[in-house]
Amino acid sequence: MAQSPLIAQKTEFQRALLAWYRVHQRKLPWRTAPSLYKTVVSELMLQQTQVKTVLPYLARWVEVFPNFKALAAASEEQVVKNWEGLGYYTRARNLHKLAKALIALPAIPETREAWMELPGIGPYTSAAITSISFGTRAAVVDGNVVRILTRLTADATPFRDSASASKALAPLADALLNHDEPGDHNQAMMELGATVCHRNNPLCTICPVLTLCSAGRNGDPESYPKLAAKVIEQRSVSRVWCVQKGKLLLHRTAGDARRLANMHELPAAEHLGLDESAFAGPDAKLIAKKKRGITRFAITESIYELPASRLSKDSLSRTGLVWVAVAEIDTLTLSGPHKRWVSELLRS
DNA sequence: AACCCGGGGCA
DNA sequence: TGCCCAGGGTT
Repeated sequence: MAQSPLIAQKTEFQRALLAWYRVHQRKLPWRTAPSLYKTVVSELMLQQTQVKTVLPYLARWVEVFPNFKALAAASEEQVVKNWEGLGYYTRARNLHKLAKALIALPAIPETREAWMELPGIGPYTSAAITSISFGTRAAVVDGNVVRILTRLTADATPFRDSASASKALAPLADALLNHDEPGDHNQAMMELGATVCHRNNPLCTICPVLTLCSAGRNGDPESYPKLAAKVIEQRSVSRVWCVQKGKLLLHRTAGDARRLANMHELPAAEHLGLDESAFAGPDAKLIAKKKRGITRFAITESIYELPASRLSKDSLSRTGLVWVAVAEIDTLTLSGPHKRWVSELLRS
């Protein structure tokens, strides 16, 4: 890598990138009126989530929880409720824990290593927060940077996944980092990836570093990075729709569960101790068939309407089951898909 | 290193 | 429908 022509033109690259960023950066809330708090909240929200999706959540979040102290003082229920619909809810719990940890410290840490110790903060987020807020010389490597770096150098290495690509490209990202403006350099890299160096149809004609880009000059930028195709596994789940006396039966996942802790969904067959035969009878009616995807799973959820009389006392006494008045459902936290499906089924 | 997290948007 | 997105945690 030391012999990379790109490294030899490092200064030219940095200047062109930063000059472009000064002019063309989008006005985003964490840039317009920056603060450590907004930077941290936005970075956690932006993990695996696009800018456009984050914007309304961030705006509401800083209204409800204006600073670390307010966030630390909030209940976990309130914190997760305000994350409802963003997905990957562990991020919300981690942000809550982080706020509590931070206000308990004698001083706000300013090193990447110290931030790495905090919940929800890994290699990317620690570099982003410390470079932007404290000028720490740490290069970020996210999906945008992977795309830019592999195109700049026409790096045809086949990567198993984006995590291994990030790790492999970290040295190059570090070597290119502008030590005078690490925060802006990092943001400029990501901004270039988000607005010019698109995955498909990259706008090479307006790219500030086209002359330094191997793939761009070769005319095949779209062929980078070379990532292995993800293997998707099909799964299916049966859910129960049961309304009695104006109340809907829901399942609340345990607070220490690995997935969807303290969140509500329509009860799955297993939550009621039912097997597939329970849905074969004449009083079970398939009322919806829905699909959801997460990471490597494509899940089909079949929702069966079942009369309450069909459920045994033993089934209904299982832990996590709750009867919720239809009017009260909005006060609970549901997973994004179930929030939509329940509201859809209640209307019909 | 591999797997999990059970989201959401977009072409 | 397939693929990507300002990833991190666990084993």
